Amino acid sequence: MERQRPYDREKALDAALLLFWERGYHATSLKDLEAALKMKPGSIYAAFTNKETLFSLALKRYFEKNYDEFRAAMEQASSPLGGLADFLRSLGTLQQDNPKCRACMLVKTLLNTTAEEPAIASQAGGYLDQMEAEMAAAFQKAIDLGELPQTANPQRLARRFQSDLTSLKIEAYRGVPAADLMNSAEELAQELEALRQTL
Amino acid sequence: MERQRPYDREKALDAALLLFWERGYHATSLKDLEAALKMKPGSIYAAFTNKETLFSLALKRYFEKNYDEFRAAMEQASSPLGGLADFLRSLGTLQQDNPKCRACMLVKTLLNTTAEEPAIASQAGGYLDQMEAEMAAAFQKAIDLGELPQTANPQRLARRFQSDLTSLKIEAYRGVPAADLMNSAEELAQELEALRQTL
DNA sequence: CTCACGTTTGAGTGATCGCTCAAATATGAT
DNA sequence: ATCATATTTGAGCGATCACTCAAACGTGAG
Repeated sequence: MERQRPYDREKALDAALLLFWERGYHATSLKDLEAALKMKPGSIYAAFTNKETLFSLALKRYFEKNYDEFRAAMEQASSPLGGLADFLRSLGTLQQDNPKCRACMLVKTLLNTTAEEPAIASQAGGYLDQMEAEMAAAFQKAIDLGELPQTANPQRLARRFQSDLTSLKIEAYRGVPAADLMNSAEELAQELEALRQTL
Repeated sequence: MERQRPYDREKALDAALLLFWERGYHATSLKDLEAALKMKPGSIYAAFTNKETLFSLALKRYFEKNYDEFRAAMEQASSPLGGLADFLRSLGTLQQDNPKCRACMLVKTLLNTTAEEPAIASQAGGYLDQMEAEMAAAFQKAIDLGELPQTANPQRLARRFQSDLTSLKIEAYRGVPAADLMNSAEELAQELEALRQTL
């Protein structure tokens, strides 16, 4: 009998992430995970304690990737408001290339685990809060730079922004035509830029 | 041994609806359903064929209730735009009374069943489309009555409206304070009414 | 009352669930 | 080479899953 070489923790977590993202917590079985991670049950439990912990780690990884991606997009943007608008626009195109990357795993998890795994749900909720805080910070930056009026409410704008992201991802998830998705994204981006204060 | 009197199909479906709504398709077991419907497994299968069919019927029931509720709200409103705005406002209050009525079952189902039960997911998607069409009709009415400019796009407005509803329901689901929820709803309602065309 | 019919019953089906652990195997120090 | 240690292996655990069906039971016609 062959023996698998020691597992690569990052690769294993990425595989778990993809599977959990697509199928959700309850619909993903250990059998599925064994195949995806190319690990036997014993190894999985030695490495990740149990299914719930593995999911929790995968969710954390998902959050960190999204968080970093957002921060990177904001940093390389020419202006905060432009960066936020472009971030919306990017969701209009990215979808069809990667059929697996659909719908926000945080929202999906939140809706799927509240009743039975409250710990996971509150973890997802916490990550959503952190994303929102980061978005609010970007809006605050836009205000400080004079792109938005001083009276603008960054928290409120951030909440709306995240809700727009969620809606776009759900549209993509439902498989709307690529052109429609791009229109929706462009429309939201323009609404955002319309708030720009002419100095 | 006692024998249960013949089941009441509507009550049974309502009980199934509540349970499926709260826990989702995969996390709801036949044991749970037996308890909630007060029916033994044999009766459940005689009446509803199998778990998936039962879920499908419950989902249909959910949709019809929401659809009817929306139509009723529009009919008794003094104006289409005002009715739409008040519908948003109503989500700001209704939540804490009924702790079970949280998050849209259609969205929840869509996100939870795409990978494994595509038939159910597309059923949910179809219902979402029907809701959106009904909302677009309300916006069209507002245009026809001169509340909104002729150039307004009812489909676009409907999509935004539904996305706002979804966001509010998710906020409620996450358990934000009642006052915050009401603020969010009021804010969205006012944004909508700000579109009103002064004749 | 009697009995045929249709519904309800609930123990039990095989399959699959998350998970365990003693045995097998690789690795590193000597 | 040899052995101590660390890791992987995979058959199999009890529990639970969705689901079945022969027997028990209520109901209504005669």
